[in-house]
Amino acid sequence: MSDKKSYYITTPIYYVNDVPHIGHAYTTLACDVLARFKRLDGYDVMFLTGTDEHGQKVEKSAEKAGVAPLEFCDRVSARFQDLAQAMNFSNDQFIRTTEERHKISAQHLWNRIKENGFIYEDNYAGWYSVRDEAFYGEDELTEGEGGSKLAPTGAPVEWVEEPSYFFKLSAFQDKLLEVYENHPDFVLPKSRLNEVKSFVAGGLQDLSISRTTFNWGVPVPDADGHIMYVWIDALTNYLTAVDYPNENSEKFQKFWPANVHMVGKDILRFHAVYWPAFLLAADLPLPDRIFAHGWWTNEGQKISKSLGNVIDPFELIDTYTLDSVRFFLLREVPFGNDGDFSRTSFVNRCNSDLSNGFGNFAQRSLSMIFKNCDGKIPTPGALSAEDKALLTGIEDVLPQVRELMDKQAFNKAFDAIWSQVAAADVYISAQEPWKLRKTDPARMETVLYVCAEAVRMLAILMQPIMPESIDKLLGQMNIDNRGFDQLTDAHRIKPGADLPKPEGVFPRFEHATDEA
RNA sequence: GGCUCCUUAGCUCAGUUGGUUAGAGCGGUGGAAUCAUAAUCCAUGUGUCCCCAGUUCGAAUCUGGGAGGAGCCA
Repeated sequence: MSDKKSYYITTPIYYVNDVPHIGHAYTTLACDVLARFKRLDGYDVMFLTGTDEHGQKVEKSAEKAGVAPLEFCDRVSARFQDLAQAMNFSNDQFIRTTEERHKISAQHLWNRIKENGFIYEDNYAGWYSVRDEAFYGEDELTEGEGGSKLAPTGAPVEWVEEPSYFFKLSAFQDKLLEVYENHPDFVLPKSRLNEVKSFVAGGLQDLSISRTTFNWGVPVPDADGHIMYVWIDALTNYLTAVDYPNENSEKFQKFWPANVHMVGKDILRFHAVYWPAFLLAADLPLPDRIFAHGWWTNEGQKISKSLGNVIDPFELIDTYTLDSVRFFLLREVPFGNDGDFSRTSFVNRCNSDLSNGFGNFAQRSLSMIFKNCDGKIPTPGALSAEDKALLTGIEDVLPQVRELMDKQAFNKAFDAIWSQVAAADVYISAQEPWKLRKTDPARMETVLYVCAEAVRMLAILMQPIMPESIDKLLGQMNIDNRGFDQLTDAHRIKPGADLPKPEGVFPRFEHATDEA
């Protein structure tokens, strides 16, 4: 491992009871783009995703399927690994909570918190829903058919009474509020931080963190029959992946604490309240940032299994090509907001930004070079003010994008890049190399050189979001060095380099003609 | 029920600590060009800045009230 700066980013681990859908793809995509960006920007990156495989629900699902729990997990976890493959995710690890290393890690964390006096044994009594894996207060319940009790979610609940270990969450209220106060970017977007603050300010109750009614999980150390309950097990994966409990390991030293835990807004509380409390209780440093992103609707409608409008990422890729999907998901909506997935806006966005925008600029530039410069990158003369303005405009975009990416403002970052695509189109229109061909071939070569250079730099900037397409494009241009350190005039594209007949890399999409 | 946030052009949204003619992208309309994936470029917006009242020399921007919507909590 080098002494480069480090960047550790995580997705939540996905619950194996679920089938991969657009939401999973979205969360991991955001992390993938950040991970790729940081690698290109010279960081050592640890990008982690994986599956959460414990719990009563999994145990029951396995039973229903007639297989052992682990076999069930193997099967479903594989679907998430397939998704990572299909989406071209560049995760460095895929962790599973059923791994032995994780058991060791979770138990060690437990012991450490216990030694510090934040775990105690008591009895738990209350209404519990297996389906939701959550406890409910009496006043939250509604009356169902035949007098049965139902959770607010409509799930059946049962009265549960059992011994349980508790985490002294209540002891961390002030410390947590202090964290939020001193690190205003600890939770983004800001509106989510406000929610978290008010939740914590409203008072914290101790958490039941073990169960005795099922077996599929990490056993509580020295406590027969107790299994760690949900979050303390799951969240610890972020530590496991960097070698915890071996705090002296190179990985741990380099990557902990994490820079960003990416989460969906539904699990923000666990990451922004429970997780830092666990870490504080174990004397471990806190991550820099929890980012809670929004949800997608489908053609304006809330997505739900019962409505049958779940968006299948595999199908999407099939229909629209991978990089278009990647691009749309992060370009269309301010990250953090909810967004609507509509076929019309998808086609509009991809056609105008990719096919008509960057794709067309690249194609017209390279094509003119191919036809008019012997299939080689031309040799430029002295650069005019316009030439320089375009190139420095693109160079200047990197620091802007860097800053925006550090705030997970994907949509603004791409905005900044695409404003330079527009500048490039304005440039070529003004320079009119197709006229220069007859009037001033030398100047034409300079203009086309500048265009090729613009394509090179823009493409390098776009790698994180569309790795496959850009790889093809840069491949056509024979550009081998693709890091962000190449975005200076010291690394201009080489005159005389071969340029084969260019092929467009961004397909144009047709609007669906009619609703079915 | 409590708390927080939102409501700006046809659509999606920007609008910094209140200050001159309120912006962008997309779409629409007109024109130019023809190298390019019929792509591109130029021009083009008389918007009740949700409503009402107030503070101020001056408010989309602050205060109060109201309407509609969202989120978190109970």
